[in-house]
Amino acid sequence: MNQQGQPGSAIEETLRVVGDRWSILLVRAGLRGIRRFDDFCDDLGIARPVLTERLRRLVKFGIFERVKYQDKPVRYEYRLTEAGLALSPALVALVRWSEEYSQEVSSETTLVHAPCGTELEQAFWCRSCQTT
Amino acid sequence: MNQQGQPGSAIEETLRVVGDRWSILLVRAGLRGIRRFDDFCDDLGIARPVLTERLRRLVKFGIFERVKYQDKPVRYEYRLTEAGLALSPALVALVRWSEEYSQEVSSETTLVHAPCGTELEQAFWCRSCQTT
DNA sequence: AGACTGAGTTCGAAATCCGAACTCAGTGGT
DNA sequence: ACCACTGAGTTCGGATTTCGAACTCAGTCT
Repeated sequence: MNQQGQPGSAIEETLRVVGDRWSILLVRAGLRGIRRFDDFCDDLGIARPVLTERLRRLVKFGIFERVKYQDKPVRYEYRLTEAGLALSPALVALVRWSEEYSQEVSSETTLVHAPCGTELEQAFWCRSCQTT
Repeated sequence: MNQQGQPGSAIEETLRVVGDRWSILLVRAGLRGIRRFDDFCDDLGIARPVLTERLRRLVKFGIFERVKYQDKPVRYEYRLTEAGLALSPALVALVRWSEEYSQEVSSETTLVHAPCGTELEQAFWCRSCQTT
């Protein structure tokens, strides 16, 4: 127990939520459209018990929400909340950094729209209105 | 060791360097002017053996540099490199986020499409094709 | 000499993480 | 009815990481 220093100075506060090896990767997966337990699992190679615990925590802190998407066998999926989406500037900053300073790698990671080749951006999409 | 998924997509790359509970806090301490071993220790409340290991790693990845600042008894301190300083935009983004969203558990976080009231879902949107 | 500094290292105990196998409800095929 | 399969977890024992506290080592100060 060591929070003697200051009273959770903003970043400490944030990192207490999102500062472990997986949470940011989970948010990123969420931004890429991943929502289901097994998909997070496969995509990140995270151990199942850890994924369970991590998602629960992120839900508790309002970054993901657990949504029932089917009734027959009850099934839930995890969606980013507004707060979760709001982490993307930080992710972008990290990507920028790695592109500029991280030795090695850099493999093209931009998403591209297959039919036309344009770089994809993210937006909200309302299915019922068919608009953003 | 599990990096089966993809070949270190930018963020994974970055998080492999900076994605643990302490590294970002160390960078922040560095930005606040802290340079000496014991000061990092006191400021963050990090355990000494972990601090040793973490600083060594951050030096290896070019984020800090270990600089001799005295000869009599040889003493070293740790300074942020250019690459280390370049992480500050990411830190700022995290601070912004925590200022806006961090306070305690969420409450209502579902996004709704104002015009029609339907819950919004996330999708990729290609501006040039006007499709998902 | 004896106390003190600063940057570490060594130690065993405690918390986390891991992969693999298991559960549980419901579905679909034969 | 029987069996395989899905998806979201849980349970296990073992491996890894983290912890705090105490120790080291070179050199300085009084």
